[in-house]
Amino acid sequence: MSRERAYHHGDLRAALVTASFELLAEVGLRRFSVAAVARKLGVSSAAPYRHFPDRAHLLSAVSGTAARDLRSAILAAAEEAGPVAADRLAAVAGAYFRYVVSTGAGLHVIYAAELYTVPDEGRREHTRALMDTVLELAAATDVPSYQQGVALVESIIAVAHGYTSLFAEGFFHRGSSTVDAVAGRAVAAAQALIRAESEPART
Amino acid sequence: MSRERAYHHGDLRAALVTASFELLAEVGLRRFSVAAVARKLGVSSAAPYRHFPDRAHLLSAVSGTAARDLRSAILAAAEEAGPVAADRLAAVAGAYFRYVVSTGAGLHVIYAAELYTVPDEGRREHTRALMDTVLELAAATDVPSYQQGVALVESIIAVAHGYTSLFAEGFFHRGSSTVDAVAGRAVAAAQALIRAESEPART
DNA sequence: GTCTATACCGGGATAGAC
DNA sequence: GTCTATCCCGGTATAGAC
Repeated sequence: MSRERAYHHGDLRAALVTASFELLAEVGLRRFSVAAVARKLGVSSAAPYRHFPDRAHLLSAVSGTAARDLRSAILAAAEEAGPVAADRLAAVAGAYFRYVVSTGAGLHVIYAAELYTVPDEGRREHTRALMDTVLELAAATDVPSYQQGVALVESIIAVAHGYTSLFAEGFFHRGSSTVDAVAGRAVAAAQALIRAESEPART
Repeated sequence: MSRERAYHHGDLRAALVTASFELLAEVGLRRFSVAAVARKLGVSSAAPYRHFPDRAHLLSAVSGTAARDLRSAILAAAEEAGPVAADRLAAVAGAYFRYVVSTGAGLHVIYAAELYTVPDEGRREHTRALMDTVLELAAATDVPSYQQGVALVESIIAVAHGYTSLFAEGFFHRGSSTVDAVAGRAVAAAQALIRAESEPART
């Protein structure tokens, strides 16, 4: 960095959240640190603590923002998928995959265990809204009961998260798969799960 | 610790690998450290470095052992599942889930990015054998081509890994799901993926 | 082969100046 | 509101004694 150290003039709190997303996308949650976020913005390592009491509260703000933005991305993908409920629900897997690949902020961040004790109502509302949205997309299919809708959503989230994790871990890089290609396979897997739910299992 | 500090009499190398599994199961890869493994065994923090040049080589040994044991668990589960190829393949998801829940050593450990540069032939043979075994289980189903077999295996691994990650992250604890229950749902999801592969998609 | 002790690094968090 | 400076902690890894 050749930039001179100077006061950050502007909304440092928002800038910290934005920079946190960039850092997560670059190095992942494992190597995320408040100090690195501060370095990224060219502010001192103490500055973030004026806006967040500790690391967990910064991550909580990131989690809430991620839940909100991910919900938007899912709604947009559902619209794009057309009128068929199964297609709209399957689109969740693709939207999730793309969002997490580009931001690094997946469910392991949004629902990180270290956040359970952080009483951030904003975050909790956004995460609730996110889950409600996905459950509504599932309810719009011909799934017979609420319980089965929950189980279906669970499996779709699992497969989307699985593809995302494997991709982040470098599992697909040897096969040189593109983001688009893997996103497509995640959607196809979700379609398969939805289809199986609506058809009798052969014994 | 009331235990006296004393020499570790025995195979410390093997003990380090075993203790590493215990630590992974307790705190996960995120908080895994060589120092903690040494503490667990009551040896000095320097002792591990007599047997492994660095942290990555210790993890590489863990990775190889995990790949070998996981392959055994998968073969056993396939046997238990009976003669139907689809059931045998679906059993992979359950075996994977149970193995990772009890050991903490899943694909994120076995194929950890930090191991790519560690030239450990033992590990590489075990990981190859693991993948080969799963691909063979897929080939035994009526999957039409090798490529589709790879894609099917990929989706099964993704869903199994997804359930495992979500479980480890505490996603299911609010619903107080047991390990057995979630393992069953992972197998059911794998069955759905296999079934979809062998049936024409409705457009 | 394991010990003690230590150098080094980096992150979390706080104190006090401006 | 941000700075500099500092403390504490814990992990990685090495040196040298036993």
